[in-house]
Formats: sequence, C-alpha cells, structure tokens
Amino acid sequence: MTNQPGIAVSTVIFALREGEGNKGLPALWLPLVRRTREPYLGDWALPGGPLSLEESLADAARRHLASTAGLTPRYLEQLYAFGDLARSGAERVVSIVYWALVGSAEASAAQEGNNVCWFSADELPTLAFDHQRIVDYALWRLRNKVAYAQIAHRLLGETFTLAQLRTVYEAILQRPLDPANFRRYVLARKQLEDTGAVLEGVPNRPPRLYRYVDASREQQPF
Amino acid sequence: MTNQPGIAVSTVIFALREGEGNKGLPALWLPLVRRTREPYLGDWALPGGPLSLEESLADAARRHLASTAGLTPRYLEQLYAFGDLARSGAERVVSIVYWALVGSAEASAAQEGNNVCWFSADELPTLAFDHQRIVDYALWRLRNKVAYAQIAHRLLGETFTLAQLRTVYEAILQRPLDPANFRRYVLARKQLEDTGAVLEGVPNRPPRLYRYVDASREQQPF
DNA sequence: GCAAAAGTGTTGCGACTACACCCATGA
DNA sequence: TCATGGGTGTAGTCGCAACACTTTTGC
Repeated sequence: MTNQPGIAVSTVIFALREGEGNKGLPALWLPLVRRTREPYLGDWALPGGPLSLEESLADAARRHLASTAGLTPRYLEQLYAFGDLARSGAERVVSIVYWALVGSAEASAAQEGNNVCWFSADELPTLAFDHQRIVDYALWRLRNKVAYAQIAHRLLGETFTLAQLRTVYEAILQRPLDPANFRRYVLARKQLEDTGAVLEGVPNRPPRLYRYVDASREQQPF
Repeated sequence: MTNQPGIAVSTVIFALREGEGNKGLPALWLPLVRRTREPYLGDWALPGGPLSLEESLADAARRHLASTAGLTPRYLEQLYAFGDLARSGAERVVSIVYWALVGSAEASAAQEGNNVCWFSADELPTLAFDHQRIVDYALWRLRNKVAYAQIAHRLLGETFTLAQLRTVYEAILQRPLDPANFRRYVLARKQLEDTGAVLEGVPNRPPRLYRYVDASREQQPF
C-alpha cells in the first residue's frame, strides 16, 4: 500500500421542512457545509471527511452527522463509492457516500451556523467537487426506494397520521396521491400499527395515529 | 491523508455453464483466485487487487478481470464498499466490490490454471476474508435485478432463442418458468428484436433468434 | 404419424386507480 | 348546519399465472 488514493466518507442527509414546498406541502431539505480550504474554497459541500483507521464506514458517516450538524439518522444506507480520477482536484480521493433520513423533530432542532446551512433539495447553490451529481443520485435513489420500501416514516416522528405520511410521499414523489388508495396501500403492507390514539386539536374529524413496526426482515443483508 | 486504510477493488464474476445445474439446466459459475500470501494463504478469494492512483474504480475492476481470467465483462456494476474493521486481517483495507456478467462464448474460452479456478456459485470452497458474504450479496443482487431489469441476456451471446434466455432466468431464479408466459413477458418489455433467423439443427420446430436492443435509458445515472 | 419444443388463445385472480360516498368533528 | 378532512365501497383496468391448444420441425 505504498501510494494509494485517500478515502473520504460523505453523507447526503435528507429532512423534511414543513410548508416550504409546492402548495404548502413539506419539502426535502439537506444540510451542506461551507468549505474552508482549497479546492472549492467557500463553496458548499456534503458533510464528510477522511476515513480514519479505527472506524467502520457507517460509523464514520454517523460521526460526521453528529459533529457537523448534531444529527442522529433514523435511516442510513450506503449510496455509492465515487472514485473518478478528476473528481477531487489535485489529490486523488475516493468518496464512499451514504444517504440518511432524519426525523422531523430532530431536523427542526438542528443547529445552523458554524458553516452549516440547510437548503431545499431542488434549489441548491453551486456545489463543490461532483457533489451535485451525488445529490442527484441520492434523490433518485430516495424516490425509487420510497416506491417499494417502507422508509418514508423515518422523516417523521415516532407516531404519525396517514395524512402526514401521505404528504411525505407526495413531497418525495412530487405528485398528489389519492388519500383513499394511499391508506389501503400502506395498510396492506402490514408495517403500521394503530396506536389507538388520535391527533387532537384539528378542526375536523381527528385522524388516528400510527406507529411503524418492522415485522419483516430488511431487504438487504446489511 | 497521513494514515489511511488501503483501497482494493474486487469483482464477483458470473458466467453460465451448460448442463451443470439441476435437471441439466445451466448453472452460475464464478472464477476465484488462490491466495499466494498471508493472510488466508492457499484459500480462494475474489479476483482483485489494490487500486492504483491513475485508474478509476471501474477501470480497476476491468483490468483485474482481464489480467486474472482474460475476461471482458458484458455487464459491470458496482456492488458495495466493504469496510469493516476486522474484515482484512491485520492491515485495514476497504474493498470496493463490483459484479460482472460475461457471455457464454467468452466464459467457455476462459483460461483456468494459473491459480484461477471456476466454481459453481452454490458449491464454493472456503473463501478468504469476508468474500463468502460478498458473493452471497452479489447473488442476492443478481437475482433481484434479473426480476426487474433486462440483464440476463448478457450471460449469452449476441443472438439467442427465447428458450435459451428462459433457461438463464430459470438458472438464476432457481425455479421453472412457463414458456408461454415468459415469451409474452420479455416481448412486452420491447427490448428484444427478432433477427429473422432461426436456430438450425434442432430435432423439432426451429426457434427464432432474437437480439437485445436498448431502446430506453439505463435506470441508474451511471 | 409421433415426439417435442415453438408459439398462440383464453380465462381467472389480485393489485392498483378513479371516484362516489359516508363519518366525525370544530366552528 | 356546514365545511373539512378522515375513512369506506365499488367498478374498471392491467399485468400476470395457469393451462389448453395449435404449429412446425426431425425422425
């Protein structure tokens, strides 16, 4: 191992911000950090940093989430390893990128400042390196995965109404969903449990609160 | 980048071998390399090696395919980056693993010997490192992807009959498929073109030969 | 003609879509 | 009682599975 590329771990972190999307829907937001050195000095980049010898890849991702934005992910999955020759300026770096979902309570409590700033996922500033391409891919994966896996609830809290869950789907998929059919769709997946409680303080019929239960195995062996 | 893990690129290479599976079906085979140094000296491992500074990840995978087994992949896709602490013995190595499909003509012409040997995918010897887990994951991905993407034909030649393509599916999915329904299924995908030619020298009605055409975009942006 | 595989027709079921409709609550 | 979203019913469409059936070849 005489002369090898460096290894970095970065993460695309998705959270939901209320009422910022089309027609008052929630929208996807993500935190970026401002670069404090060359190359791309002053540009915005994905949170991340070099992989140290004594931590696993996922641990490195989690550590950077906590240290830069004070976040703990509700969902974390490896996205891709980016290793093109020209992607990182003069020195060669292979970036192993993760993507994460954080809950709504935690996202709204997250610190800004400290060179960290949140942006709407479809109105990003100019990004450093190939990070725009990476975000595009992460968005593509998120939209794909939401269509077949039960992960959207991880952008909410512990309990949620079906209407809240539906607006998450609508924000991610960027199209309206029929409330009646959506209800049947998610309930048929057998991953939601009726808590018995209802949401109070709404000006109409109070909706039931549901909780996610992972009865079945995860799809991937990791 | 003072003290960082090393980077290796390895590949799980799948090919089809005729008449080796259940009931004379083809079966999935893959080439392994015998280790010539510690750790795991003498055990079988996935083809691969360290990533050098002047090649991209996919190029490194392709180079190892060519140099160890003399193969050119018909399909190559990144599988996963494995980076657990204890996976590589004393020194820390992150392996970026690809998986590949090679055509039948090329697979049967591939060199054995030279510390390279082909094995049936479900009767592997004891593998070095975490390579058994990697192969399991690659098999899982292959079986999943065959169910929704048109890639099985890449284990055959340029042209093929629908019956040949069906046996590929059957070998991968390990269950019989209805010939009538399979025909309609793949033709409905609009990715096969009738060459006009038929396969001669069979003891019954000669089947048409088809060719793959990629009318639509790839799913992933890479 | 017969065997065997290629290829076509037909039916039924299950999942999703569209949309009509009823229910429960606050104001 | 009305407006509003929660929640249920129902009919049509589409894709696929099952399987009967016809076609085309070698022997």
